[in-house]
Amino acid sequence: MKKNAAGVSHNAHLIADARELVNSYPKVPLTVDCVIFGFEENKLKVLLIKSDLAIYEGKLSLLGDMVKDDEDLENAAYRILKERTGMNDVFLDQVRAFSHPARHPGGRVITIAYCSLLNVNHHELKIHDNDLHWHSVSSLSEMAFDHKEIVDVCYQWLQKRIQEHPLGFNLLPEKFSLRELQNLYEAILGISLDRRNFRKKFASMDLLIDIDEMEQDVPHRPGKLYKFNFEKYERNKRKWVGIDF
Amino acid sequence: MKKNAAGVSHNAHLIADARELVNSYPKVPLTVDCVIFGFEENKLKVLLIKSDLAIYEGKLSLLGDMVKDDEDLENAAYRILKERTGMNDVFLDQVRAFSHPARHPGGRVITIAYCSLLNVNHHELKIHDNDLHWHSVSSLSEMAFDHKEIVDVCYQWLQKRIQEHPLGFNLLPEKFSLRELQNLYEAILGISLDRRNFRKKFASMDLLIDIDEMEQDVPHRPGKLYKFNFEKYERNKRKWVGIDF
DNA sequence: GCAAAAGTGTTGTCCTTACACCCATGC
DNA sequence: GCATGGGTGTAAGGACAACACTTTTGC
Repeated sequence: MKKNAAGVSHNAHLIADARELVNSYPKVPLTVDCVIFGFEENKLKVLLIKSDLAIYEGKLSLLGDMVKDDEDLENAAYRILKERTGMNDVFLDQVRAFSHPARHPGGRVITIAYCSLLNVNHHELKIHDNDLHWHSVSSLSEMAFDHKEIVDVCYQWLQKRIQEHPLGFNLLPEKFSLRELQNLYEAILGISLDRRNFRKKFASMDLLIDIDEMEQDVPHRPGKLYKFNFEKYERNKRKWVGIDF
Repeated sequence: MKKNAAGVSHNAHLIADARELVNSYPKVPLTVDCVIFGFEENKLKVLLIKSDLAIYEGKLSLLGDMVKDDEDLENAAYRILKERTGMNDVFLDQVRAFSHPARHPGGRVITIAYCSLLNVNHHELKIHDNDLHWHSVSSLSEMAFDHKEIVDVCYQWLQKRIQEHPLGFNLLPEKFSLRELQNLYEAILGISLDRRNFRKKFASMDLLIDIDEMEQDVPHRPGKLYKFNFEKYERNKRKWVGIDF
């Protein structure tokens, strides 16, 4: 390292060097796409719009937009979600980047997919630009860009995640019955589960709070309602060790 | 969709529109950083260089470089690894993007981390630019940029991955003893495992091929050598279903 | 023969699975 | 009273954890 007397200006010089290096890098347009899963009528849904690109007219698209200068990817994801839906009390997880050079018809654009889960009823859609709507995941066909691939990857991500973390509770109302919970798991995992074993499983985890209320207005015997004990889960997050492949 | 007589030129027009849109996006310099784990002397190592940025003189850095125009992120990762180490027969997995606006002193640069595992002895380092060397993961302190954070995230990624997929075998020689395998798992997971149970576990998975050879030149009773049955693993990849959190 | 690690079984515990009946409610 | 789903227990099997002694080799 070249030492010189003026420490501060030396530092400034180093930063200028770094800046010059960065300026020599190719620059790429960057977008974020939000894959927002919801659960409604016992079906897993995903929040989509009609593509606003004429070339994809009529095709469905994820909620996405460019990343602004000096904007964190995560902030971009939250901003986009807010702009497009009015929602701001959700969490978003980065899934991965999609970078095929031909994925965008307008030239090279790299996108980072963010995934989120939320309760459809809890979050009314206030903005309906571009026909924003919940679309059943199972009946998705062609989409704009590589968005079908992105949804597929995020769906697999979700299937895995929901077995390791109680993300599913974000898809349910605050108060829910065990049947609703089981429906959710069955819908996402695409399997059916034994009711008694399912109940035992969650009972033994001791993460559900019995709030001493019952379902209302159901055409059959009402079930008990529970809340999820997020605090307890956070305290006791399991450190999984096992080898299985 | 506006129809017009000239289908092709209409399409060209749509592409021009898309191109215009993309051109309006801010552009960001993008890099890829490779986190290459290796295993040597019963320790988990990571491949590092000395940072070539003067401002980080003396600090350690990951193998990284800019992403070229029209280059897939994955291709960039493989290219960088090849350029820096001469290696080309490894696999790389995308871990995630790091996008803090101030993560690079030269201005905003987003990086995508790719992770890989390889057998230190199998891959001699032919290129030693910037003091390329294997560095113990456990004794890493400060690094250039946010590279310490990236290594930490990739290490956690590895710990999780190795419990679900037999990635660990990429870190071992083709022929290995059960002791070496166990050492690997213990080193990566940072726990100690019961020898008998460990052997039973792998025996019951039936993914090791007994090649009827013994260790040579060990100062104690030699152990049997095995190969990993990659084909069988690929055929029977487990579809894990379980809820545990 | 001694040091060092290889190799090997059993037992108890816990978790998972499979399975069937009665109960509460709305209509 | 009947249809619908809510709620519950048990037994068998499988996986996992804990644990100690004998064997083989190099020195």
